[in-house]
Amino acid sequence: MTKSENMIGIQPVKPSDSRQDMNMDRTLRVPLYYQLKELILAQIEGGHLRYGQAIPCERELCERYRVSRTTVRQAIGELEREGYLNRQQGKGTFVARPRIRRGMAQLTSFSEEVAASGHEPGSQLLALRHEPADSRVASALGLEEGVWVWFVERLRLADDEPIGINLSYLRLPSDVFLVPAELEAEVSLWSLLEAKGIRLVEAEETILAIVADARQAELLGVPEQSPLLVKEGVVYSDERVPVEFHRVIARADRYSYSVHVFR
Amino acid sequence: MTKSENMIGIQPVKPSDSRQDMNMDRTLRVPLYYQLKELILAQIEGGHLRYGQAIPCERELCERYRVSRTTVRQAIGELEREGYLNRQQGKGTFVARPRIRRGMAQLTSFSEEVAASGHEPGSQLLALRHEPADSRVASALGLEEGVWVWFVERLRLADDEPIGINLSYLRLPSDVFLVPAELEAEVSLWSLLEAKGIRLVEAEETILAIVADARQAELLGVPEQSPLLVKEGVVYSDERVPVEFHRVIARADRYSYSVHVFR
DNA sequence: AAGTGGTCTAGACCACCTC
DNA sequence: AGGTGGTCTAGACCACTTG
Repeated sequence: MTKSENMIGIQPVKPSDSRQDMNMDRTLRVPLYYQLKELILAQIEGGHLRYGQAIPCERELCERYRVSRTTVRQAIGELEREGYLNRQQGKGTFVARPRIRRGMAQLTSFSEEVAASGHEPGSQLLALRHEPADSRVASALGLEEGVWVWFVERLRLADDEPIGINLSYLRLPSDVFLVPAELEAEVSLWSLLEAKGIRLVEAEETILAIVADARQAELLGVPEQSPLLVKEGVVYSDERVPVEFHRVIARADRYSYSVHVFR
Repeated sequence: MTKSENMIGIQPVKPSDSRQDMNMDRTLRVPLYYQLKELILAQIEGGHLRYGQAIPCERELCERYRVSRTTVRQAIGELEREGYLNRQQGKGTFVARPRIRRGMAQLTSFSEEVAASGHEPGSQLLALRHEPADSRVASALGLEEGVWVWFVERLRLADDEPIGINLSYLRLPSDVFLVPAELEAEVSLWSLLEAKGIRLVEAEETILAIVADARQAELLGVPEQSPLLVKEGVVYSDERVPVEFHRVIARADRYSYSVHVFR
């Protein structure tokens, strides 16, 4: 029993009948559990394993790939946490129904969002100052009032049409400077910061709605009293230190905000 | 050997000096890795282990609690994934800076949100119908047009003041019925569904802004043309089947939407 | 070189599900 | 009773960081 391919695994180029092993490169610096994980993932993404279908049991995977059960369980465990598989004690491991959107609510920059929705992101620098934080900014960033922060105001464009006003207050290390030329060359403030070694990884955001005042209406090219969508947020570095407080004021007719949430 | 407390753990009541073991109850049905996890967590939450501080290395934890390294690694691994610890190869394992808000963007019901912000949630049933889905609803729920769905329209209250209009389209099993009395008794539609065995666990939500039309203005008690915040979403069951399409139209002066996002 | 986390093995027994 | 995933052990060697 236990015959040829067909299993979880890739089709043999030369139809060799032996089962087991294969595909595992033990000389490479890639961990075995990771190779196995990629292998199973390829089966799922490639449609060879479909939703609801059981994958081979752990002990069988051990035999096939000549690895220990710990290794198999590490691969399967990660795939389960990533939402690809579903383990049920006593029954087996099954391919999960695909998630609506892989990953969680993603932290994305305005430029990334615009690009992702198929438009050309643009930016026009309105102001760049180094100034003492007022109380509102200080409290958002967890600073003393009066600590110097960078203030960047930009008009955000999609396909050269204004869609949002972006205000950013940044608390940067004292050896990091922002100059207009950089901000005009690089559309994304975040990639600029990344290049300076500041990685933004987490944010607390609030969305609200307001009506346009005179200046906002003019900048965005909409009538006064038009509805505007406002996204305010505090963005944290990989050290979980608050780095940026921003406020994006966007045309409600051109902008909405989507998130994927879990129970 | 193997004496009492003091370890990573709690203060000794009677000062006995030996470290190691203890606290692990091997007779109980609680897994050892889980006991260890809770134990370390208690140290962190209790402030005995502070941010940035190293916890004992894995091999030391093995000795102290008389468990294998696999067990220690499972405990530490889960704590790392949950954001409490930070492992660095070659250096050690450190207590992570606390997350801004534990967990991800949480799926919460309107009632839960209102209650969490310190107000008394209320609800007034405006409509309850069983009707064929129109094209918009059908496509949101992934159904054929004309499939029968439940329609629930409610005015949402906070401290008896109207703050939102809630429209829900639900695709329920054919043996599940909604009756006005239930909806009037139970403020939360979701807890009603939960009681009927339908668990909502995941959602794709979009936030936009509009201005109030005549009916909306009257229901919400605001002037026409006031800005309103709209949250639209498709909610999925634990089987990842779309169950509800909803639309919450809320007063922008009383309602905002917060999410915690990750890179 | 010593210490840390990362990967891996070859077993073992338990808890749960199905027949 | 037999199969599945869940937990656990006592080792081993590797990769990375630090003195």
